[in-house]
Amino acid sequence: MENNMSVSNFIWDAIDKDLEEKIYTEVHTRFPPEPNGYLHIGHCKALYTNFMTAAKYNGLCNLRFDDTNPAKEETHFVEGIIEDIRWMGFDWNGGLFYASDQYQRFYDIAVDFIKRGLAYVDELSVDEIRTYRGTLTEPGKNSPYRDRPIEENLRLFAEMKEGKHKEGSMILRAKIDMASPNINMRDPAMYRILFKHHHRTGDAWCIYPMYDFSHPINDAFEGITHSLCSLEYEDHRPLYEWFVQKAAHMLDGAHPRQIEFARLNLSNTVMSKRYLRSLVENHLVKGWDDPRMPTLCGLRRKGYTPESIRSFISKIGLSKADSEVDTALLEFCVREDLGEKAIRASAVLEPVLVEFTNWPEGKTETLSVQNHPNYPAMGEHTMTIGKRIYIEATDFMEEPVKKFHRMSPGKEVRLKDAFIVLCEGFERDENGALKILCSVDFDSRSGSEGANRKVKGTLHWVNAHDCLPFEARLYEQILLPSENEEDSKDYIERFNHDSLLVKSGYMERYLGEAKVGDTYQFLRNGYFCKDPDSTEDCAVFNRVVGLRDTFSKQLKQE
RNA sequence: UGGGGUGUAGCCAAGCGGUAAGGCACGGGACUUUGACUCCCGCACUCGUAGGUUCAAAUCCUGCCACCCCAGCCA
Repeated sequence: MENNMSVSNFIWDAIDKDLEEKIYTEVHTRFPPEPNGYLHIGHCKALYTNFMTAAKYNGLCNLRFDDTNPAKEETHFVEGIIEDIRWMGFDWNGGLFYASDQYQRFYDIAVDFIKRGLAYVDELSVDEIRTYRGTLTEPGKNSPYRDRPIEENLRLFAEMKEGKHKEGSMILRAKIDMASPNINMRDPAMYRILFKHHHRTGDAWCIYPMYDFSHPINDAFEGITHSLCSLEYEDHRPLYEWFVQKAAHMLDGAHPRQIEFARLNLSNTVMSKRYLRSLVENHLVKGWDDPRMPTLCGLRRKGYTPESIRSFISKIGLSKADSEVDTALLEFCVREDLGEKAIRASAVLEPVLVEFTNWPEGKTETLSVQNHPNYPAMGEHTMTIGKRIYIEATDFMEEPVKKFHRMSPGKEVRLKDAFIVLCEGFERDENGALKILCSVDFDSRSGSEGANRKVKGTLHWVNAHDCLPFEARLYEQILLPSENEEDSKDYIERFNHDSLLVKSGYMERYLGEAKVGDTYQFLRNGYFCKDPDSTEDCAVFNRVVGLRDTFSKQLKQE
């Protein structure tokens, strides 16, 4: 697997130093998703960072489900996440873990904390706790329950576990410092009561550990050396270290280190689960795997390759600066990958009929076309051509604009892999349907001696006599640029209702062999991936990404 | 106004006291039976800003400014 993440980054520098100073003798990381939703492209940065860091140091990386909140987690999310990570090509060589497998050990440590006066059961209400916590600028004050006797704490905590107390009636808190300028240190919650069915432990527990307590302890249990996470946990690091240090005697010498990096933001892309969910629930998209979604299942369905996503993550680098990466880079990466791999084929999205005036009715010729212009080893396939073909409506102009070297009356163009044709005119039937008339220069047939004659334009086409109908789904950005700062977060308002464009076209017969998930380059149109919505009668293709198009860019400028 | 972070080109990002890598985007050109691909060329006299130290500063020091995160019994 490639490992060309920017040659240097601050995390690897830090690890190099740790290794040099013998603070660690090996590197062990972990990817810890909460199974409460689908993975999206933003998660890939954390995925890549943790897995590739382990790989760089010949270390291990664990996959750990951080399932400590039964209210939000579901089994099908763990299945989906596993599928996505496998698809991305990452291997949890350190093993598969669940925080929920450690509930008893977390509990034992909590009891030990109580015994040592490091934790207490608080009966303040949620509102009272908020008040007692103080504010960003004012210190908090101690709970009246803070100094209750150890025996009482032990008894109450045991009762919490036994289900003798209501949800919200009491929590277990770490006893740290209510006056700390870091709010996370103001006696954070360690355990809360939750009478919820857990997707793995069922009803065995009714108290569940909080992230701040379980995460560092879990890292230690798994022998994680470097716990790589995103920037918002920076403030939690002192707490992370506090738990590791205070529980040291029960952690077998493990002393994981947390290092934070900036998460991925993509221009015009919503990454938050809440808004992704709102798009699904408001039926603005067809589901979590709608090709417009930034979820991995959405990108996969659209036709993105795991290689292109990995290449993208490797190119964006790793730092602590808040950033927003241009989606143009992601598109570049998928073009780069598919450009190498995709078989070229012909499909016309907006068909217009062309009839050859000097072609005998009923005559058919068979042509051989390369699957890839740069790689002859990828083979060839055949196309047929008859008296009538379809070309792209946008490839014809009655009155051409300047620099237009496609088809227009009186001009010659090459039909790719076939002949040069001269446009002699066009006619419209009573319904206004266009028919273009061309004469064929039979001496210019591809592969023959006359094939070297140069004309300015080359068009793709399909044989009207044997082509197959198909549906093309073209996608645009799901979010419109925000009009102003205030509205920028109103993702429903910013939803691009023209983000899906459906066209009915014709594709060459060869494409009838395509299987769901296969991706081709439709000549001059872009990369297209066959969608599961396809039927026997009509294939459906998603456009992964268009080709670079300097001509239409030019037109827009003028 | 408390604490924790971050500022290098339109967007990312290297740089770690010796005179601004690389990628994307953009512009120009060559090639072309995909206006694709590929290939050339161009694109920061300056690193948020103002001072200071030094023969030498994006790198060290000081002040200021801007932006992000934190007051869940979410992760």
